[in-house]
Amino acid sequence: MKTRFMIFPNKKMDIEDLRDALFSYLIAKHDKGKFVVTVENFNQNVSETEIKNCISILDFFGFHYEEILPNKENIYKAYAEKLVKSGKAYYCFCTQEELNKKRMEASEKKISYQYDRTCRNFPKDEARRKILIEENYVIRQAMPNEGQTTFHDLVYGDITTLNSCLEDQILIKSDGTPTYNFANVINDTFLNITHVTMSEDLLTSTPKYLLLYENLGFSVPKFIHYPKIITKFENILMDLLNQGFLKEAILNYIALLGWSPKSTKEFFSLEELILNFDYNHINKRPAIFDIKKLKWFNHQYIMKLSDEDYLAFVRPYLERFYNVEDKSEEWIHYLLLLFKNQINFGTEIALTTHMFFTPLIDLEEKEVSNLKGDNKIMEALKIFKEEVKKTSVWNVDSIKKVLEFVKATTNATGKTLYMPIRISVTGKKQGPNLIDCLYLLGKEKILERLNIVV
RNA sequence: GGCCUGUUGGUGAAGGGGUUUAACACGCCACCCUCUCAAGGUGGUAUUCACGGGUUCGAAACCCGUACAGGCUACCA
Repeated sequence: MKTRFMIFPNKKMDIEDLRDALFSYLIAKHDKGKFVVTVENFNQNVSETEIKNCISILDFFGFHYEEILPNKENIYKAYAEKLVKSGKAYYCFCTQEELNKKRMEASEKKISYQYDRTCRNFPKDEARRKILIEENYVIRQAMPNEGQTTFHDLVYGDITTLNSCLEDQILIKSDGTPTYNFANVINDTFLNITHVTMSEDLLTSTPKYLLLYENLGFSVPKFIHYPKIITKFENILMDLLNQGFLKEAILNYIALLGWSPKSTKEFFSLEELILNFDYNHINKRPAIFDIKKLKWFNHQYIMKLSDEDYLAFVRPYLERFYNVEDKSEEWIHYLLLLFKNQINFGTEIALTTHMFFTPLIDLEEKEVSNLKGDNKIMEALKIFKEEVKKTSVWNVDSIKKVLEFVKATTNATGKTLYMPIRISVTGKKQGPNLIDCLYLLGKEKILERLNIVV
């Protein structure tokens, strides 16, 4: 068992590419087979750095692969010539202008256009003579005139196409380089790929692949087509990594886009995916990328992190937005851990911790007048303020004692005491445990903010 | 225009002729916990599988047609 993933260095790797790579990887590894990464460079020049960028993404997600760069040498033409000799391909001298014109005419008449095979029955001697005088030509595949072609796809089942619908596709372009479709067949054969995996949109091209394998005398690999992933946006993968989504969560989530496990288990590490993956359970219908579910997965993975790993993970996101130079390590850790089960992804830490860094809080006038309209509440807030002023040692225990004292002297209940304090000090009705918030805010900030209300 | 593929709830989906009054998960809603949020816990959430017909004792599952969606139809990949 051997599968291949092809990098397109001129295109940014996105979520669907990563999912395709993952599936191909899992199919091979589940069977203790080989996974090959290769680069689409047979008819264009690509820079080394672009290739490295793509490779680094695969490395980041933890794939183990064998990297093979296709041979730069043009071996493809020789195979095309071989097909010409056996009558399965032919030289074509039609110019692009001629073809475009025919295509335009057909589309105006709203009839389907396929290359009309003008050059197919061109005498071979005449063709050779034209090539000698350096006339431009391409090599086209000669499709069967009648009958039908059936191939078996491991996901989509038997697919049958009428041969009359198969176009005599170009194998070698006039500059001598191969087309993608042709190069793939040759490359995969040389790499001994047993299971050729590709996106569902190549389903209609696969009969042509099959005929090429057969006509070249190559052994035909198994075909596996993956369903598409529907997304509203582009460049999602980079965004996710930027926003602080964990690679484990991304991998886990995208594995479930187009595949479902036998059991109801839903959390999988890469190793567990290898054990459980079965291409028979790949879905045929396109999967919709749902950011809500990915957020939930990421949330779960964040909560499962050890405190140490969690701190290392979120801290850079905090520092991206706030200056923490004047804060103690203890304070920073306390703050970050307080939000461990609140954030869905890294940059969300900036939003949730905003109240600890901003000098002023936005207090709605309505809220202030609500508080001021209640004498009992104002009384409690005043006493609270006085007690905070008196406090010399600032820690969770001393804050607890202050609150207990206020509670006892004013007969305030939890709701009538905690909530007014929360609102006047954080500006929000919700947030983590109040005592922890007070501790992190510090005496000064609290008194400053209480001044607005009391 | 021709061809290929798909269609189960707001989302991912299980299920491939009868233990399906359609699993599981996200989301949503309610309640419990709780100063609030989050987390955690409990429960609710598709009279039914795009529609129409057929096969069958029996269909979400098999067959045909229609509709809708996506793809292919390049000297693009």
